[in-house]
Amino acid sequence: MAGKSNARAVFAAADHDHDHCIDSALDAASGLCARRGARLTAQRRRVLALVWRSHAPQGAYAILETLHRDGHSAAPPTVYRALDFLLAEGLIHRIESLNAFVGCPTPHTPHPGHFLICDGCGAAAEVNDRRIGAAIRRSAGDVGFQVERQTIELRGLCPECQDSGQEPTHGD
Amino acid sequence: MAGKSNARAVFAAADHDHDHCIDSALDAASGLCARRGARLTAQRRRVLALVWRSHAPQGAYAILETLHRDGHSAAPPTVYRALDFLLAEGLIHRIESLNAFVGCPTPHTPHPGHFLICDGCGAAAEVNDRRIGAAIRRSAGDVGFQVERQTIELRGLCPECQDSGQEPTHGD
DNA sequence: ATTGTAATGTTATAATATAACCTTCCGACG
DNA sequence: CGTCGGAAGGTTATATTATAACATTACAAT
Repeated sequence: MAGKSNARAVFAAADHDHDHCIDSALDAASGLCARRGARLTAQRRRVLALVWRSHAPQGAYAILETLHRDGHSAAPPTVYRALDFLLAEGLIHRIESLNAFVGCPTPHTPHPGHFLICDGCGAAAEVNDRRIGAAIRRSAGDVGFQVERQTIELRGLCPECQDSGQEPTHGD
Repeated sequence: MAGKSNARAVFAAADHDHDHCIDSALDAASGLCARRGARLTAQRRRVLALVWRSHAPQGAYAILETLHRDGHSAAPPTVYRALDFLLAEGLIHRIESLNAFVGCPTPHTPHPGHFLICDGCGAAAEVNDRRIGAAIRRSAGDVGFQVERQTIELRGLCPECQDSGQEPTHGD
C-alpha cells in the first residue's frame, strides 16, 4: 500500500541493531570532541547515550528520569547543560515541535537539520535534502532575508506505519 | 548593503498603518466564521486582536497579561482555548521555535505556514513559497513518507535589520 | 420554557526551562 | 609539587509554558 517499493530507507528498520547505532554515535562523538579539544565528560556521554536510546526524540525530563533510574543523581540544569554542550558540538538536534532532542547521524559536517517525524512510531529521520535547502535559499534570497537558522520538521507517517494503519499515538 | 533593491516586500514597513492590519484581520475572521458557522465570540475576537497586536509572534502569557491590563479577567485555559479555536479555524499559526502565535494574513485558504522570522525586530513573515512546498513533497515522496503537518521556520535578519546592523535581541 | 451543547470560569498542577550561587575538578604553569 | 584559573557540575529555587478536571454560564433550537 505505502509507496516504499523503490524508496530509499531513511527510517531504521524495526529489527535493526540499535546498540550499534548508539556505539557508533558515541565513537563518532569521542573522535570529534578529541580533535576539537572539547571535553566529552562522563556526564555528557551518558546524556548523549540516552538521547540515542531511541530514534524517537527524547525529552529532557525523560533523560533525567533515566539517569535517576541508572543510579546517577542529577537535577534539570545538569541535563540541560549537557544538552547545550551536545547541541553546540552538533552531536544532537533539538526538535522544536516536540521540545525534544535527537541524535545527529552526521555530526562531522555542520548542517541545518531537516526532519521527517513519524506520528505512528515517533521516530525522527534526518534528511537534509539539497532541494529543500536550495528552495529555502532561493525563497529567502528573493525577499532579501538572511537565514541564520532553520527549523524544518515534517510530521506524518513513515512507510511502516502507513502499512500497519497506525495513526495518532506512538510507543517509542 | 542588504539585497533588498529588487526584493518583494514580505515584512511590513516600519511606518505602515498597523491598525489597518488588525482591522482587516478581524473583518476577515468575522466573515470566515460567519460563513462556516463558527462562533467568533468576544473573547476569541479579543485574543485574535492581541495576537495581531504586532507582526512579532505573541506568547500566550503575554496575551493573558494584556487581557488583564485591559480589565478582562482571564486564566491560562481561557487564552489557550481561544488560541486553539483560532488555530483550528486557520486564523493564526503557532511558531514552534518561539512557543508563540502569529496572525495568518491569508486565512481563507488552508496552507502550511512557512515563516521568515527576524531576530532583529522579532517580526514573522509568512511566505508559503511553492518551491519550498514542492521540494518538501518531492523529498518526502522519495522515501515514502506521508506528510501531515509542516513546521518551516527560518530565523535570521530581515532586510531592514540587516541595514541597521541589528543582531541578537528584538524589541517587539 | 426547556434542554442540550458549546463556551467560559476556576483551581490546581503538569511539563519544560533557566537563574543564581556554590563546589569540585583538572589542566597549565611556575 | 603546588596553586591558580577556568570549566564543569551540584543545588535550590523559580520562571515559563501548557493542560486536567470539574463547575457554571450562555445560547441556539425546539
